[in-house]
Amino acid sequence: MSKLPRSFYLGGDVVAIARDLLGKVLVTHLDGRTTAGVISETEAYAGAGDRASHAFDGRRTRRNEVMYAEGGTAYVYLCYGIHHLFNVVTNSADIPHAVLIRAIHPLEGLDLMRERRGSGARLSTGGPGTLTQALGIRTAHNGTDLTGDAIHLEDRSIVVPSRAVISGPRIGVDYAGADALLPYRFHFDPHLLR
DNA sequence: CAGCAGATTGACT
DNA sequence: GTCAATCTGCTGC
Repeated sequence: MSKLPRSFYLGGDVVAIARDLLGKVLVTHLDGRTTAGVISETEAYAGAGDRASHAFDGRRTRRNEVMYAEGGTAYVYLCYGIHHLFNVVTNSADIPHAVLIRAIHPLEGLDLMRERRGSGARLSTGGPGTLTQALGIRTAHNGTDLTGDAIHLEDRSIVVPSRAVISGPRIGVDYAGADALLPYRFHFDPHLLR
């Protein structure tokens, strides 16, 4: 198991990076406690030319400012006023590419994940808002350096075969016109991991 | 400054 | 299937 280096995040093809993130392991190390899961669903957001992106047409606000940071930075924002969504910023500084992590398969710290999700709740990490809750990721972590310890990604040599990868249009971006149809979403059935 | 819609989820009819 | 929860940013008065 090795932490993904800065160079992984600096590539120019955010769609290819979104595909490559399938099978990588997202790890959080918060308050001395560790939780981790295999990334099983991602979406690419391709910068200023992408109508579905917060950074479309060069938009720059307090919320999305960190999208313009160098690749390997966490972009965490609040969706619908409730859900914390976690993105991996990619490419060089000032190019606002990002990959939204939409689902993980739990690997480590399952009890803590259940605790964070709340008593009575069955452990679910199959949505962009539920996985951040399980991993303890909040808007306070916006701007976190992903080559550091608190939040990072690892390559544990989990291979997701091409034939297992399903690509298709992104979820919930109907407002984006033709860009809503781009096949920028990638996922696979985590069941294949067992 | 009011109104509205959004990269969503879970509870309820 | 419907709907509330409730923060950010955009549009229009």
